[in-house]
Amino acid sequence: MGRWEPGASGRLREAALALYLERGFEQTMVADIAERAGVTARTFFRYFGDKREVLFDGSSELEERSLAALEAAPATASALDAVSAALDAAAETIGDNRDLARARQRVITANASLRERELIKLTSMSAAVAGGLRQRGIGDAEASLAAETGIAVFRVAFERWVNAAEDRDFGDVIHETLTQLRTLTAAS
Amino acid sequence: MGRWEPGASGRLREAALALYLERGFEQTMVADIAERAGVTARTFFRYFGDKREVLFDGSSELEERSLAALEAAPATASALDAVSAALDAAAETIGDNRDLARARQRVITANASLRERELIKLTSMSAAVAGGLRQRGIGDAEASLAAETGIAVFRVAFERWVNAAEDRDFGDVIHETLTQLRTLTAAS
DNA sequence: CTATTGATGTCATCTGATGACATGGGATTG
DNA sequence: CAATCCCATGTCATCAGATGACATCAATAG
Repeated sequence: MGRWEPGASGRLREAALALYLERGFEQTMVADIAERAGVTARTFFRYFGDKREVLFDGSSELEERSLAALEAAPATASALDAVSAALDAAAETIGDNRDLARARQRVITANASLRERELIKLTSMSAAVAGGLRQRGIGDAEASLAAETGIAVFRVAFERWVNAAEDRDFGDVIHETLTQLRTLTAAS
Repeated sequence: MGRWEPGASGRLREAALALYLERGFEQTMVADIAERAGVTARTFFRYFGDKREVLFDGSSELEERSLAALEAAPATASALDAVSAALDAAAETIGDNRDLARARQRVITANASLRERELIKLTSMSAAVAGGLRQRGIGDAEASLAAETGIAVFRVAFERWVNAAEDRDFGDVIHETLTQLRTLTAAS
């Protein structure tokens, strides 16, 4: 391959997270990250579109797995049931390493522009889920509403799980949140 | 007051929206906006924190009015009812000029970084609504879930209203969406 | 051995953003 | 009326993020 140490993108990811944790996102310059990873800043931008994206690499994988679960749900499942299956898959993907999730989330929560990026990733996920629902024959309106609702549940559940004192299973927290949603909307 | 034509921030807002519509957001430089408004770029950044913020000025007013409606809701109202009242207020604030909303939305939808900014504004709104619900004695978990759900309804409803062929009342669309949500979550 | 390829470096440049300081017209005050 | 202050704005300098154009060099194919 190349003449340099392989795995540049991985090193950049690690270096970025470490530095963002040490000094904060804004206080970290791309040149610093690149230096720690043993490349130049120009190379950083070849791997990641911008300074924030380096923290959101896995999101496409998350989206793919969730979509796969959505498609695999039985045809008889309701819109919300299918969304629930997608959420389970998401939980399984993320739920393995809570420490990493927490570190990442600490960095993101501390910075507005990172929160922005996180939100748009979730929105992309929402759009994808809505598309998956439509392919299951669900109408446009119901599809987007169910997808948005699913994302809302995910957001709330993730925040609970990450900040929980005890070590809970992410999937359980999601189901609990979903149940709470049903209660909430049922009450008149 | 100053020695120059007053109303600089208003002129900057108008100039920005016009230019974003004409050439697109990224193709418009801050210096262009400033020039059209008769000030310098430095002045632009005195009024608006960044190039995107100029499109989101009214969001604080929207938040305030919605919060006021939330607080004004009867004490007996459920969490979702209170949220519904807040959404009504939001609809009333926005619903007057659909053309402006549509122009703004066209610009925002066309640009990823503007969509990011819009999302974080909605999240800020969500947090504020959750806070308002907590002040009504609703528990943390239920408050944030109800708020997030409300935002989801708002997003879906706004998108429908703005893109609708006919000229519908925004409040009506919101109620319709809310009803649909209840149906959705009720089905087992 | 030579050509090709692909990841990386180097250089130049643009734009967004921000701090420090200057300026001058209107408002205030004696 | 004149001295003075206030403050919105201008001017200047500088930095960091981002991107295009082109050079470079090791591995690998043929």
